[in-house]
Amino acid sequence: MSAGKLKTTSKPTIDDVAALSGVARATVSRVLNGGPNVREEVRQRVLKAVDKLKYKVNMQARFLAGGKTQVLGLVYASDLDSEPNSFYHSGLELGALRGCTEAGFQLLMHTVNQHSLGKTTKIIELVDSRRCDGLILTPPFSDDCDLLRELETRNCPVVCISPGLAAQKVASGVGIDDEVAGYEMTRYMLQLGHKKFGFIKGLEGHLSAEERYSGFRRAITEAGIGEGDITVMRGNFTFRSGVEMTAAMLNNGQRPSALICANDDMAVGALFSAHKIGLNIPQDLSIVGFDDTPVSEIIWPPLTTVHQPLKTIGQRAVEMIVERIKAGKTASGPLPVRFDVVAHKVVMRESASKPQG
Amino acid sequence: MSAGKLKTTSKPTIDDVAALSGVARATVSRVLNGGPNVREEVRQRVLKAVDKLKYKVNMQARFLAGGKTQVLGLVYASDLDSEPNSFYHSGLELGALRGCTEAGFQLLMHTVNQHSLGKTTKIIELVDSRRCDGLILTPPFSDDCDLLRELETRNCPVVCISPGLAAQKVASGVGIDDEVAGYEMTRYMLQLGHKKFGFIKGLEGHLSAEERYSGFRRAITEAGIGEGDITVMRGNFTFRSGVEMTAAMLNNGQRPSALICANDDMAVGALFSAHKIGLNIPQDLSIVGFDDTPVSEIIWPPLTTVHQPLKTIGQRAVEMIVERIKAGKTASGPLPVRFDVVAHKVVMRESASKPQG
DNA sequence: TCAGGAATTGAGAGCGCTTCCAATGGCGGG
DNA sequence: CCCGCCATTGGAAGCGCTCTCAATTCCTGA
Repeated sequence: MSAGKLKTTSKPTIDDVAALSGVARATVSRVLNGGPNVREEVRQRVLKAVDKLKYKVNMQARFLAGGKTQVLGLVYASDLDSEPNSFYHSGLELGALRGCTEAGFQLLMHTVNQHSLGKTTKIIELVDSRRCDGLILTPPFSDDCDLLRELETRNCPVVCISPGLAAQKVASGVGIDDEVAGYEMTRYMLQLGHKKFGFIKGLEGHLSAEERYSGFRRAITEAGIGEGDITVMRGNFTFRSGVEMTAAMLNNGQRPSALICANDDMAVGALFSAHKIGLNIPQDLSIVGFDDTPVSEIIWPPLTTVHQPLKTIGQRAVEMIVERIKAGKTASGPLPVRFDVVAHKVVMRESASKPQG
Repeated sequence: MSAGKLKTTSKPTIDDVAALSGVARATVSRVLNGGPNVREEVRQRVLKAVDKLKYKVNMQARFLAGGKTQVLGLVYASDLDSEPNSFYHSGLELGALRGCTEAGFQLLMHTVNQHSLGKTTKIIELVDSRRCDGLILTPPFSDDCDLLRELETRNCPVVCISPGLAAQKVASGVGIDDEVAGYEMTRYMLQLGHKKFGFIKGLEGHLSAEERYSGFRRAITEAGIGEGDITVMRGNFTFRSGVEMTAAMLNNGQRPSALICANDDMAVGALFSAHKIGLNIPQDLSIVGFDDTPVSEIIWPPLTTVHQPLKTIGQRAVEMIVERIKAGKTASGPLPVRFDVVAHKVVMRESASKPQG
C-alpha cells in the first residue's frame, strides 16, 4: 500500500484497487470499463486486486460522473386504496424486469394517484431529479399528450404502453392493435350466430380500450345489426363495475345473447352477476373479455377473451427505451417516434357459444 | 450573476442558485434541507432563486455526497417464464409503494430466478454497488438465513416478509401468524362438522406456509381425528398444482369432505378440478384457501379463506426498514431484531359449509 | 460601551468515479 | 543515431451536493 492511508472497515474504493495494483486510478477505470489500451499484464494485475479486495464499483459515483443512472422508471396509476389491476401491471412489470435484467438496467416503480392534482408533477420530478434515464408510461398516463410533450422538452426518453392514436404521434409506444382486436372478437361472436349484443366499456379516457369499442362498432355495422339490438354501458375496468353494469343490463327487459366487456375483470364480474341470477353460461348468455389475464383461465367457465402478451409488451418497452437512451448519447440525433404493434389473439374458451335455440 | 460562467442549456446546479441569490453554496444547501440557522430573509431569497431557475436537486449527487440513496429494494423470486404469483406480489408491492411515498423513498424492483446458481449473489451486488439503502425480501429469500447473515455483515438493513421461525431470529420481519391461522381455519371446518380432511401443502421450503400446516395438525390432533382420515399432498402454490393434486386426491377412493389448501391459487385450482368432475361446491366438498387474494372473492362460489393484509404488510415492511436506516445513522447502534405480527382473519364465504348428510 | 456567546454564513474538503490531456516509453524509418 | 508516431499510463479536473470548521455578525448583560 503506497498511500499510507489507514483503511479500517469501509468499503474499498477504486483508489484502493489502484494502490494495491500499483497503477493509476484511471487505469483501473479503463480495466473496469473494458477500455482499450491496457497491457494484458496490467489488466490481470488490476483484476487480481479487484478480486482480492472484493471491490465493487459504486454505481452512485459512477453515474454521477457519467451523467446517467441505468435506471428506468415504470409509472402506473393507482389510488393506493383501490385494488390495482394487478394482472395487467404485474404482467407488464415482469416483462419490463426481464428486459431490464438483459440490458443491465434497474427498474424503479412509481405509482401516481391519478386523481391527485400534481399527478404529472411527480412524474416530471422523477426525471428532473435525475433518478432515472427513461420512463415507461402505462395508461392512462400514456395518453397524456401534455405530459408527453413536457417530457420531450427535457429530452427524457419515453415509451408508452398502449397509447391512444393521438399519443402515438407524440411519443413511441408498444401495444396490440386494439381496434382490430375488438373487430375480430365481434366477428367471432357474429359467426357464432349472435344477433343481440351488450358491450361494457372501460373507463373514459383510456383511449386504447375505446379502440376496442370502435372495432366492435365496425363489425356490427358491417353485419347490418341495428342500433336497437345493442346495449352499451360504461364501467371502469373493475370487477365490481362489471357486476353492476351486467346486473343493470340484464334487468333491462330484452337481454342480449352476447356480452362483450372491454377487459377481463369486468367480464369476470359479468360472469358473477349472471351466476347470481341463475343464468347458465354460455347457454343463456355468452360473455367475453379482453386481455386474457390469468383469472380468465381459472374461472368457471373459462373465459373467451383476446390474449394480449403483456410480458412481451413490457419487455419490448424496455428494449425500445434502452435503444433510445443509447441513441441519445451518440451524435446521431434522437430516434423517430414509432409504434410497435405486437400480435394479439382471440382465445376461444368456454364462456361463449352459439346462442340458445 | 457574479460567477461569469456562460450557462447555456444544461440544468441549473446548486451553484447557479447560490450565485443568483448571492449566498454561498452551503447556505443554499441549508435552505434546501430545512437546516436551522438561516435568516428568514435569506431563505426567501434563495427560494426565489430556486423558483426562478426551476432548480431541482440532483439526487444522484446528493446521495453520493450523503452516502445514501433513498432507495429500497424489493426482491422477489421468479423464473421470468412461469406466471408470477401476481396478487401476492402486487399486494405487497402496492403497500410498499405507499410506504415509500410517505417516507420519501423510491422502490427498486428486483427479481431473481430462484433456481439460478448465483441467485443470492445478484442480491448482494445490489447493496454492494450502492444501489439501495435497504432490502425487503419476500419468500423464499426471506427464509435464506445464509443470505440474511451475509447482508448483516454489510450492515444493510433488511426486513423479511413472512419469514419462517429460523429466519425470524436472524433478521426482522413482518407477517401474520401462520400457525394460528392454520389452526383457526381448521377449527372452523371442524366446527362445521367435518371429519375427513384433505390438505394441499405449498412448495417445500416456504417455511411460513408450512406453519399453516402445523396449525392444521394441531387442530386435527386436538380434535382426535385419526391419521386415516386425512390425506396430505404437496403442491407448489400454483393453480395448476391445485388442479392436479385435487384430481389425484379425489380419484383416490375415499374422499375428504373438506379440502384445505395452503394458498388461494391452489384452492381455486381445486375448485376447478372439482367442477370438472361434476361436484357441487360446497355441498359435495368444502374447499378453503389462504391469502384472500382478489380472485377468491370473484370466483364462483366465493372462497372461504384466511385474509392476509398484504398491503399492510408491504407498507409495514417499509416503515420498519426506514426506521432501521435512520437508526443506523445515529450513534445508537442497530435496532434489535424483531418480528411484527399483523392480524389475519378467517373470511367465511360460500365454498365451505357443513358436510352433506 | 465592550466582552462573550449564540446565530449566521462562507470556504473548502471531500464522496468515488469518468474522462480529457499530457507525459512516458518503445520502435521503425531516414 | 535521431525524429516522429503510437500504444500506454498517470495526473488532475470535474460531476453536484453535503458537511465540518472557521469567520463574521448580532445580541446580550455588565
